[in-house]
Amino acid sequence: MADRLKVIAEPKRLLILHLLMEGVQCNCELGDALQMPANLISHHLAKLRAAGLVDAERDAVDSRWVYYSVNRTALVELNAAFEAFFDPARIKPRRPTCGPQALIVASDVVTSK
Amino acid sequence: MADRLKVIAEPKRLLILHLLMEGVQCNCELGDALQMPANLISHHLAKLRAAGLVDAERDAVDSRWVYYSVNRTALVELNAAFEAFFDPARIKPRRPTCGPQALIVASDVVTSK
DNA sequence: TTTATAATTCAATACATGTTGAACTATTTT
DNA sequence: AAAATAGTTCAACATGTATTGAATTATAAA
Repeated sequence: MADRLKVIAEPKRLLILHLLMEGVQCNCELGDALQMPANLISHHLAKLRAAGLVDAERDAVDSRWVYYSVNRTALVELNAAFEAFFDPARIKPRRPTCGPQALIVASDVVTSK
Repeated sequence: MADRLKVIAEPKRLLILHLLMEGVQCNCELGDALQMPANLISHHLAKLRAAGLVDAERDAVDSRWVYYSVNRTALVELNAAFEAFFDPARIKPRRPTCGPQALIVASDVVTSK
């Protein structure tokens, strides 16, 4: 979970992901939009690909060009995992096991209040 | 968005958040559970508090003790923001503006296909 | 009043990683 | 065959931040 979050917790990568969702695709276009050198885009795209969030596909006519796209399945899975972990309903009430509160609770048990 | 994600993208902080959701509360208890020194726990808790995800409250009887808890409102808001940004429905179809594909699309427009 | 406790703050270090520039690969064009 | 293009890979550097240990604060107990 932390690994996946780290990948998307980087500002530039978030922007790249955003642009990919908007339909932007190739390295050069991302570079123009984000004012970043191509090699840096490559670096971030590699991380996004390693995380399975982004797919790459070469052009059928001119294979020098690579088109990137967001992996919809991975995004769905990410959403599910995030929602499961950060679900507010998971918050349990206080369970004092140390400090003065723990003693009070313990005495309640003893006196059967 | 990236700032908030960075805070929760740290493994130890994720664990702390998890334990807080389970009802664990004070620094010492977290330290025992995670095998970490108290000052490090403090450091991570400070980041979580700065992000508004965690609240702190001193014991009424013995104010040396501090009880931490997850801010439910912040968690709800975080969930909403995450879902909005990473919503798979946001993924738009390809919009080729460079590369051979762009030329093909352009010629389609010209020939009114 | 002295000692112990819970927690924080501070300075220094270690480590991870984003950034930079150059070299490199593969393909297409001239 | 040579030059150009899209993209990647590599090594060095810069930066942020988690970690460590010691010092500090504030309160409670002896």
